[in-house]
Amino acid sequence: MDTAERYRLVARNTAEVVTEAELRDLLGDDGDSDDGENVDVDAEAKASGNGDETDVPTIYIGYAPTGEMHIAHFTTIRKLADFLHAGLDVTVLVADLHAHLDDEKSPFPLLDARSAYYREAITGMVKAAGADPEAIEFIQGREFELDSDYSLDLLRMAADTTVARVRRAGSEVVRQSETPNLGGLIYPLLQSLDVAALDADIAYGGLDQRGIYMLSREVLPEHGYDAPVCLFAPLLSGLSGGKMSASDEASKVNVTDPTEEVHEKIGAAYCPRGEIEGNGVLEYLQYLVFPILDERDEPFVIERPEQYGGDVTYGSYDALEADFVAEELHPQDLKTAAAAYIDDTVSPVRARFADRPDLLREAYPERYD
RNA sequence: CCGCGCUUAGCUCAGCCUGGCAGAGCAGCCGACUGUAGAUCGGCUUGUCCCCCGUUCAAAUCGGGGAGUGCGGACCA
Repeated sequence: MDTAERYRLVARNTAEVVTEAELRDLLGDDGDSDDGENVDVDAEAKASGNGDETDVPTIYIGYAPTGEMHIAHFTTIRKLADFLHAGLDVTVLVADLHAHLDDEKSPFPLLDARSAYYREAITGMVKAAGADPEAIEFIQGREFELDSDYSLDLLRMAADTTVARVRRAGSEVVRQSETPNLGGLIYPLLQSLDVAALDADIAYGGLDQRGIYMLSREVLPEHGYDAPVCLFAPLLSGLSGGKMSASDEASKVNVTDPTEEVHEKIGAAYCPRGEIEGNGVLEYLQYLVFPILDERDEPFVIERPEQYGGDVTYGSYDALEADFVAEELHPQDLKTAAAAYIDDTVSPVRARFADRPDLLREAYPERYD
């Protein structure tokens, strides 16, 4: 696979790359070893001891195990398949300490149970996206965030970072309050240090993470580490209009929602005729359903009464969007089909938990008792 | 350790001074209109007034005790 193709895969369906040049550099002919066309030469490089520029780039994403996983998580996890196919090393951090530091969104005693649930859910999503979960390195925050070197770096960073700076950095991620806890202020520094500790070349996350990773790019070099290349996923619109809110059930589909609920939520979704802006239903298709269909080489089929034009088949999201914008495709017909495909997409993950009800029960005892 | 504030619907809060049927906005739910949703219109629901004890014919309201939460003070060897 050539550099241009790798770049296309890595950057497609993202909101922003910081910076494109740096990413090209990273993916480019590092060492000009094009002749050995297989990307897996890193095994030799590592064996030979010199972890130099022939290393395969590592990309990482962190998930704080707080509430139940939803469709927005799934879209970012779907991208991991692209990264793997582009030959990147992929690390998934289950950021348990973050989940507690952010206003104690997860109670400390539940961190392990929720981490186990996240890991299982993520594994299921990676698999559903057509990639091999075994190829991903999972790590839990506590496994390295308590190391003495890490702690020392954290304290040294705390010494030269202002409260105003970390508040600004975390404003889109950390729960805001008039009386913020120290944990939420430490959070951006912790996350910055994660990049370094995990040896990640690329930090990947939703666009809401931008503030934090911009801080990382600023502060890591001052402490002897490389600034990460950043890759941001677009934030999905809420189904009830406006921004998606994880705490508003109607604004999102959870990966374990039953079929009936998926249909109800999509049916109730904000979806103005011909309008793309803020249209969650279309976004679900663009960022999740179509990439997975592409992977399987399957089309998107809409069954429609003859009265409204009969069945239609779309081979690409762009074609569907064009019809929708032209108002050749009515929201009602779109919704019915979308709900079925979304339900299909999510069903393998849901099935996993049907086999392991204990994971959800232990992670969210108050909801599943 | 000391002082002060706050706690009322899912959320933000009013009501407390001066005791008399527990309220508003937003959210939510249901209809109408749209071949979806939204917008709009019409309608509706929502309570351990933080807890306990007391005063009173009557307590969200007054008195005492307590809890939770937040703020401030004290200290500068």
